[in-house]
Amino acid sequence: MSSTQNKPNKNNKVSLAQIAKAAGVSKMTASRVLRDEGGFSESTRARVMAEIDRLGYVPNRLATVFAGDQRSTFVGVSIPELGNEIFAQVLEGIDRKLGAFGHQTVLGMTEHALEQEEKWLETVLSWQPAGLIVTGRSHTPKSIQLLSGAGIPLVEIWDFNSSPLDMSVGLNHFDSGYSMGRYLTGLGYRQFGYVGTSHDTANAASARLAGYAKVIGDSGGSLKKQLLLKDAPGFYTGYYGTEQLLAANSDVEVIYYQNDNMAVGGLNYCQKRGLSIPGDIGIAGWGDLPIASILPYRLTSTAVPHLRIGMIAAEMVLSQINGEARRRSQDVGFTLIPGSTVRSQLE
Amino acid sequence: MSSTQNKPNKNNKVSLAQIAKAAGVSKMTASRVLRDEGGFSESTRARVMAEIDRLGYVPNRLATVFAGDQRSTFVGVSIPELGNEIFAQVLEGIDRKLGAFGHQTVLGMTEHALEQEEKWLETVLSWQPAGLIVTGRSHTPKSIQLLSGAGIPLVEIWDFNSSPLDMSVGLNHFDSGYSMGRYLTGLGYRQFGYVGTSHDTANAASARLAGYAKVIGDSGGSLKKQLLLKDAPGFYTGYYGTEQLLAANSDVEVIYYQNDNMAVGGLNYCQKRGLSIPGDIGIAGWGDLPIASILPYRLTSTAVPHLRIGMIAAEMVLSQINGEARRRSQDVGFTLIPGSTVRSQLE
DNA sequence: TTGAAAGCGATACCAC
DNA sequence: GTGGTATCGCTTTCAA
Repeated sequence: MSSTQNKPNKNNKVSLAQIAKAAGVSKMTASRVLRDEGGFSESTRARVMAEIDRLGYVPNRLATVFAGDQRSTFVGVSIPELGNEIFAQVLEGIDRKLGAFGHQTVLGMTEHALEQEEKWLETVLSWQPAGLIVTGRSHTPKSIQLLSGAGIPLVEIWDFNSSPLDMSVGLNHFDSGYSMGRYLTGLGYRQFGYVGTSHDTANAASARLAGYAKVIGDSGGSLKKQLLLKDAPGFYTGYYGTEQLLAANSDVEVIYYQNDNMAVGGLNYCQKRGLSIPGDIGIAGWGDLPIASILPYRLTSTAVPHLRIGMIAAEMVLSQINGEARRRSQDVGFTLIPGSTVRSQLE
Repeated sequence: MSSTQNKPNKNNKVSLAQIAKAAGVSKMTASRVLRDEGGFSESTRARVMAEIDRLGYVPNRLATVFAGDQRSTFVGVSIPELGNEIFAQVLEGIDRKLGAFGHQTVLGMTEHALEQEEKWLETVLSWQPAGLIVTGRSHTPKSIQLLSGAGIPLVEIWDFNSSPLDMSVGLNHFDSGYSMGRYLTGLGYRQFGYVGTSHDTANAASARLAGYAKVIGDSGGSLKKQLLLKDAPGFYTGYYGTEQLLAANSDVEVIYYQNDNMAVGGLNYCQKRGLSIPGDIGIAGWGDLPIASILPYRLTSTAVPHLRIGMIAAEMVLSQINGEARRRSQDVGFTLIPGSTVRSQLE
């Protein structure tokens, strides 16, 4: 039984060959019609299209990619977690842009574990993706090897990286923590606290903490306590983290949080305790998250273009796929928001 | 040039044939070692593995699937939006479970548009996914045709559906809106408001609104205003939606929101305006979202197991793939949370 | 405008 | 234990 057969394949799925047979043309002609490649008559086209409709043909893109030795239209995207709305937004930015250009996001949740990233990478690469977007700049040696050898567009996001493996878009988290620390020391604060969550690996949040700690040390202040909770960085974690921190360090004057949601949790804890803000204690968050827009006061924070990071990353991958010139690395920066949850002037 | 060649392919990627050649065995033997299938000596195994490592071989799963005429390990997952943390959590539940069993999530954001779902479906099906999880129970005719003909496990989530196309897990949103409405009418409320967001299509939120409206009508109350904003259902939308609603309907006694985040936005607007809660106005949300855990009072709401819906959906797909018995449809239910942002007794 | 044949990278099947 | 050969569904290439 040779080329132009009409028996169904093992999956009982309609194949191009069956379409061709039914339309009375060769596989090649049917293939040309399908790709609208030209080189066929209108009547042929009509016949083939009719059969496609009638038989409910769904092309097997696996075979297409395979035959052409091309890449798929997949783009692998790894992010640490979805529960964290910051990353959900970054992902939304990526998928919106990718989807608009006919690409599909293959998701990889690493849960902040480099080994999980490595495992995911191996799998996703075996599907011949057209590009890769990964969160963070640190990877296992094996991951780096895979990433470098893949020969496809790669963007490392979130942490800005001036010498990326391929491309990068993000911001300097150390600087962002440093700038908040400097702002707060400038207001006369001396006794500092930090509440965040801990993960196995060096990550962006710990870079912010490092910058914060650095400027505090340099200016003669004291970072009384850095609390790293083993929990998701959300409202409630901020709430009970603040409770813990204040229970043991009642002299802390201001607390910096891993993000705004945790800060709002802390804020509410303080209010419940009857502490005045910023009179008794200062509160600073990070990320300028949606919740900040409805508080009765402006939360001291750092604004970051989450969605934009995702969109830019997707654009970088897409333009690289299309062989256009691209920017290797882009720093989207950050904006410190003074707010009213810390002192407004030097005391 | 026959079977055991060693020239690199067009993508400059290492193939099994090259590994085999380098190790001095046939492709088949190399393939067996790779799959740890048995039927080779330890020394052969060692030689092949060494070459795999040395050459940095990454298998081409496209070819594997193709050759075996199997399905891929992809599972297509469509959700309306990621910015909405409810769906982000559902997706997290799905991907965690799927990832643990060696499957990959191929994302599809439909932005609440049925046509976008249809377009995505066509694409994702061409990649021979092992299963499909889609949000919602309404689809275009073409989508239904594709879904029915796909011959792979399919779960419709979010809206519980007693006669799904294949399988379903979710809850009855109409009932959930009805139960809240009944609770509120039972407390003596008569003038009702609703604040949500609008989307083109019939969706779960509008089913809740319908249930709410139904019970209000039946009990002789009045749904003064149902405000459907063209915006994402977040904190700020709830805030300004409440402002709009109250400006035109000052006699409304209680407002039901599309979700807790919007309710908290409304709550903050009321507080800013100096309205007492629940004295001057009652507030009810939906979803029991994280923010509710840190408020100084319990938000009246409806608790729903978001993450669990995702996990169950993934489990349904997985067990179906593995040919195990499965449940066709599962109603995860909901729990009304009385809270303290509405009257506590009949007035 | 059309078609026949070769081949993409792996696996199934059968022979040795 | 090991290897040859056919094959998956499609595109590339070349010829008509």
